[in-house]
Amino acid sequence: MKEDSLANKVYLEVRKKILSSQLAGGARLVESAWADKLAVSRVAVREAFMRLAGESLVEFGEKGGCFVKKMTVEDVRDIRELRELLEVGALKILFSKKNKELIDDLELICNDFSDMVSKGYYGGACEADVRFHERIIEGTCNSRLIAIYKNSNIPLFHMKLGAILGQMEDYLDTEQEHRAIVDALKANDWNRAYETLVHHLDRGEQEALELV
Amino acid sequence: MKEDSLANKVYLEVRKKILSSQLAGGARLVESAWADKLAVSRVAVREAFMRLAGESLVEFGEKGGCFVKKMTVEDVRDIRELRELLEVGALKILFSKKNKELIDDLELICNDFSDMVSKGYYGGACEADVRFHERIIEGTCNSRLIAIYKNSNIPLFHMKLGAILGQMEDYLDTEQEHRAIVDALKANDWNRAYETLVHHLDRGEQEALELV
DNA sequence: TTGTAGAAAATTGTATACAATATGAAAGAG
DNA sequence: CTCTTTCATATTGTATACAATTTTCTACAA
Repeated sequence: MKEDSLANKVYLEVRKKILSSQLAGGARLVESAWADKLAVSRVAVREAFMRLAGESLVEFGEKGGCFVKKMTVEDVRDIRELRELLEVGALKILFSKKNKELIDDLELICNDFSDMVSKGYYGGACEADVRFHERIIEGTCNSRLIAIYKNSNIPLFHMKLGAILGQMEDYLDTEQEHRAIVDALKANDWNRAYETLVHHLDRGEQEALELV
Repeated sequence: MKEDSLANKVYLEVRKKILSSQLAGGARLVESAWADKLAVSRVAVREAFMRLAGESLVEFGEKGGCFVKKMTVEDVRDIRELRELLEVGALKILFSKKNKELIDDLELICNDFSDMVSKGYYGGACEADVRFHERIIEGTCNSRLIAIYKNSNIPLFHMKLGAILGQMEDYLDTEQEHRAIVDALKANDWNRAYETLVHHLDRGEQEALELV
């Protein structure tokens, strides 16, 4: 499938809409509607749906039909647990192979975050938050781990959250916790990094649960 | 997509062949060839390929064409690292919520393993080995974690390995290590469980590297 | 009102056709 | 002999057509 194939175009378009929650969980995706909307044939749409099914972003009903996957309360729990598992594991790997460049990056991201919060750019701050966590995962240089993290609907679940929450206090907590993690990494203090990260993620779950 | 759709049939068939390494990494998958072979139209085959692409079992070339994903030396490293991360994380979760039924299951699997090794059923023993690790993951009751583990090509990579290796000593090591993990779980001895699991997985990587 | 049967519309699953592109083999130039 | 060029073949990307199935609507009876 070439990068500019129509199936790919549909795939990217629908995917974006799902990940940004413009398409709610449970929503039915009708082939012909999307085919008309994007001016392509239904086969391209079907192919896109199949690929999304492979990524577990949609699922097919027993009697046919394609539906956006629902996010249940259990999903929130499972995602948080998985996220903790992946991020703690990644952090552990970072401790075993220290990397100055990585630490510099993380500090830069922390600064960006602070800057944007202080100027009231909460959307941008939220992006920096996502990037902080992604950078930790990327620091492992483990392409499979990175792929899994990115495919776990974690980042965007995160975004969705950030788009809604605007309370100042949460941003301050986030800022402090991020910096504490970086400091602990620099000081080679595994326990503090670990405790902070777990607490940070738990807080995220609390906030997420209020939305479901 | 209905369970008995042709696209699903093709998907299952090709998937099985990839996972059991009957289709080597890098092999080109020609649509018309599979369409003829399974007596379906090319669209069904394309849909199956798209879904497999979503699962990262195949990939599309820049100039078109569908290829089975390759397993490089780095992949082996990454998989081992990811596996350690997932299994260690799962084990940690098991320590936090003890479950008698799970422990019984693990012991049963250990017994099955021993039985089969002693009778020379090395293939069966290998299956028990896989099941042991899967059971640990399943013990977390985290459906997303379970899905990721099963989709990481880990189990079958494992199988491929087991199909080739037949040395008695490896099976004895495996047996001892599995039992040590269960014992440590029963005794609530996290450190021993952790150390044993990591060592167990490292050994697996050593063996795997000899094959690439 | 409620429920049900049946018709009509919508939707999906599948095959085929065809144009566009990629691949590979043969022919010719250096 | 090796490297291009050219052309035939193979393969993919896309659209359309149509049968099968599901869903929705309507009319009618209990």
